[in-house]
Amino acid sequence: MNSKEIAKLAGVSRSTVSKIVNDYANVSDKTRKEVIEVIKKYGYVPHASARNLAGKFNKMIGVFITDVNHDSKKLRVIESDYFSPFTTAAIDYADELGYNVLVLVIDKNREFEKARKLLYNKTVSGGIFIGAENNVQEIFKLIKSGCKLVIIDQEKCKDKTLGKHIIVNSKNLEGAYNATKHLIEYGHKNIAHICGDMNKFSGLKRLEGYKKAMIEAGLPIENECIVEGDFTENGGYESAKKLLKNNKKITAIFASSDTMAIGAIKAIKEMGLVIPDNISIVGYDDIKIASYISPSLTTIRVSILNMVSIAVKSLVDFIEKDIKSSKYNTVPTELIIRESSKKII
Amino acid sequence: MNSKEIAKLAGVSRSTVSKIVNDYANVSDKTRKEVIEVIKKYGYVPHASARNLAGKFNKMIGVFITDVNHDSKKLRVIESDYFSPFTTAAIDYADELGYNVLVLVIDKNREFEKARKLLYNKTVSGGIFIGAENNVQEIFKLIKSGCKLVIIDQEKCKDKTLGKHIIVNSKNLEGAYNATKHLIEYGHKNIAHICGDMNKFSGLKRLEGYKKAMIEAGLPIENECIVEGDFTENGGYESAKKLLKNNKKITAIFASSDTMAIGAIKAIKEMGLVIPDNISIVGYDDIKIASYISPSLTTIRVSILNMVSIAVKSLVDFIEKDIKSSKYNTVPTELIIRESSKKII
DNA sequence: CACGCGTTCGAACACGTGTTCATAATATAT
DNA sequence: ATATATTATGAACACGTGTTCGAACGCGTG
Repeated sequence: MNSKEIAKLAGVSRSTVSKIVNDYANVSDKTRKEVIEVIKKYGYVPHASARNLAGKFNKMIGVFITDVNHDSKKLRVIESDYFSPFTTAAIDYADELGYNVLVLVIDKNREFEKARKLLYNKTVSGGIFIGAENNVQEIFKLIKSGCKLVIIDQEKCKDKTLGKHIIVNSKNLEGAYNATKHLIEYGHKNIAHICGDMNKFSGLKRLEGYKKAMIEAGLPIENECIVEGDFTENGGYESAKKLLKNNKKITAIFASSDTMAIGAIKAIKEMGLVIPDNISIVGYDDIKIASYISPSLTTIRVSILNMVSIAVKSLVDFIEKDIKSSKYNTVPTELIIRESSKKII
Repeated sequence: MNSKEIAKLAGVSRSTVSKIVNDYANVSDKTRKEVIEVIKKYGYVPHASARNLAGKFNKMIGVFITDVNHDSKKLRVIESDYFSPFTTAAIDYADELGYNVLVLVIDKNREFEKARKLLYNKTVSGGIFIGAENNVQEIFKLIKSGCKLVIIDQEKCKDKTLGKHIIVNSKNLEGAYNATKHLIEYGHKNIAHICGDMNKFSGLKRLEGYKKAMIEAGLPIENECIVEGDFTENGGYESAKKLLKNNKKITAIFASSDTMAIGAIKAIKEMGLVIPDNISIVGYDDIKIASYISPSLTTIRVSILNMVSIAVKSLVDFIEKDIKSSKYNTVPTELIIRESSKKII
């Protein structure tokens, strides 16, 4: 069933059908009604590709998730805590604006190349990259070649020759600062930090936030109190073991992600210590499990809804109306106090 | 950049470019190499819509999730436990076969109509429906009109006039039977059941499994021991309260989903009872939180990986090679024993 | 040289739509 | 009755590709 057949069946011309489908003027109410009747009767829907080809851009955006720790033979587990709400929210907001979402996971086995293809072959009219620290250079190339992109959690680019793009960040430094400050206000002095990947923007900024709070409070920043846990549960586990084995004075840990905090909790329990009586712990992200785990986790909530809403809306603006220049947005964080942190008496 | 320009730049004809892009014979190695060089240099990627329009079907499938309990203003929380691994796995498997995935969430606000459009306008070449009990009739219409679809957790259709389609189920009855039997083997006699939506296939089958195990063990099936909890956390919470208020003898509960079990656990704790000392509880699904919650939840694991793998592979077969007749698959379940169930002494 | 074969060309059509435009038919106002 | 505005037509072109086919080209072989 195509517009030609509909035109024939309705006894009008193809251009009239087109006008009706695309809501144009210069069609009498009578004709409009009659044609719509036929369209409904035969369940006619304009062919998406033909439409796209004929000039109308695709109402489809890509959500590109980089998942470095993913082994394609097993189902993602911890990683999906971030992925899931983000993607779900993106689908929701995109839908509100009449857009569809194509989700692509990029990992070691699935190369970045696929994202490029989807953008170049116009399957999607734009895309949102999340967790793409390792592909920044590739993304910049895409931007330079005119792709309409949003990057989540990425440092502002100083290169003025880079084309128009959109960046959405959460206030990583501020969040980490508040997490550490919370522990300081609870009377802790020996506060360790399990940090994330140092080649990731968020990992770096959160470390900075930790340091800032420590310095402000006049507390020493000791190298042996900072361990890198690469944002995985196992990384958190190993880091906590290392920290507590070497340093008996530690009374609190700030982990750069809830996932690592959960690993750390496991390690701490195994070592016979009690949370929060012996050790307080604060995470980051407020993933779902944070409130279900025992003890429930004090953490920094990143408003994914907020970030995604901004990301999708700006992207659609970019696609439909273009933007004058690059945009840089930040969204605030919030300290969520639960059972895993406790005042030192 | 299109094939015409590439042809010009490489000094060949457009048909030669096409042959190379589509891996056809009758092209000398020399020409092939030279043209590929130019293609790479200019980053040419054939326009997806043009290609699709010219006959080649789209390598894109839709994953349609029905989420009845979703309020579009808030982020899905509990619901995404099922959604997330399913979608992630679908993306993985589809990717392995060279397919992209378009995810659509259907709820009260987002009508089924959108799925129909995506199928009819050929945005996707086929689709997988999950949790679509309320839209079965609509789905059947799609199948009758020639759409290539997979339905997850849906009763086999007896209507022979229905077109070719694929159904993938987990063994709901068997799983529920094993869950109940597990409690019986642990010495429980007063076993209550919090069941899911009765208009959902899985809800019905799991209730049947519960009944079968009870009957087999010679235990009475009492109406006041069966409460409907509509698959939500709150439903589980309310159901448990109702059950335990009315019936003091109950020592075990089998909930038709982990989500409801989690709600029930909350209710039980609030009533001052201890799990598993006073009450044993078994869930269904083995969602991620089941192993993190305290006490960790005994449950029936549904191998989503397995189901999705079958769903995606059969769908791609259906799209590319067609199938002779409808297919009906079932995948086994597995009892995962954790802390929430205990032997009666 | 003649022949055959693999290679390449170039033109043409198809896919289904959007868009434009001169023209024609019809309705409305003067 | 005439002028004007509205509505509809049908043809034409564009979008970028796949596909097909007769013709031509270049090469080596007999």
